[in-house]
Amino acid sequence: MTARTDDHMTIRQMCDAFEVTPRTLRFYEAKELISPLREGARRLYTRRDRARLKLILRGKRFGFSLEDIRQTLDLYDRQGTNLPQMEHTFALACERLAIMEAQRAELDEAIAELKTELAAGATLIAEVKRGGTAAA
Amino acid sequence: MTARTDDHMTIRQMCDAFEVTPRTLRFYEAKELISPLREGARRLYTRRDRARLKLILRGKRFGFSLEDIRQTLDLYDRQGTNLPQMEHTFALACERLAIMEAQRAELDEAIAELKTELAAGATLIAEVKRGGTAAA
DNA sequence: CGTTACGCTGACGTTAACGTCAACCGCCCT
DNA sequence: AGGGCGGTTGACGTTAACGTCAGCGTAACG
Repeated sequence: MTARTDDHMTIRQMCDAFEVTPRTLRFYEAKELISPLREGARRLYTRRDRARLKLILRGKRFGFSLEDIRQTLDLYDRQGTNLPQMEHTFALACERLAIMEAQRAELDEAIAELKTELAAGATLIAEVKRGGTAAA
Repeated sequence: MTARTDDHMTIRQMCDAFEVTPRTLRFYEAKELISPLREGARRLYTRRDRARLKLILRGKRFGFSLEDIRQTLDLYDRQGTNLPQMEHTFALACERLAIMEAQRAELDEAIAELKTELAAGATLIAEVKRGGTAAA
């Protein structure tokens, strides 16, 4: 029974939970995307690490690079007492939002096109099935 | 005046139109994503090539690999008189549609989260600006 | 008729994002 | 004491998606 002591998870528990390899987690750590605690040499992943990893994997699915993702991760856990820093972060987030909304618009368009194509395909298949190989 | 003879475009015209490099176009050709005509040795890109390139670039923005894209490009220009082939293509398109709709759902979620985060950030910035460094 | 510009074909280099492998450590079990 | 498991650190390999460079052809320009 691989229990989850307190709030921390081992690397293997993380791998099972997120379907990634240990190598991937260590790689992300090397790239400073996550920064788990240490119990001796072992890594211990906290709630924060899990939240970040979730965002990382999501970002990847949207086609962002790890570097892109790294820069936007800070948007989600502000530690800022620093005003100019906060404003910069805010501006960055706005840009990011604009990008994602544009992406959404394009995605909708692509989906619509594909649906059209699908409908045409279905019709065509039905015709072929009914009329054999004969074309009008 | 780089005219566009008939319907064909040179590689440079393509590059200017789509903001890609010649290398990229030749690379896509090597990967059999596009197949321009030849005038001697020179490549001539047709309307079909342009349509495909548009889909390719769009696919990339959604995070698909070129190989993924290559397989789905055939969905858009069917030449099928072959029924089993058509049905296979159809099935593939359905899967693709499901993936894209899932992606849209996730994108919507991500956008919502980011907006929440943005609102919180805006509030925080406003407070800091009003109250100085003092926290409640 | 030289040369400048565009295009073509290899061939090798590069970057991101990991995979793989070796060697090592600490812990638990028998 | 030995063995296995889980974890760690390098170090090198790999794949995708191009970039870059050399060498060649040819069409147009002055």
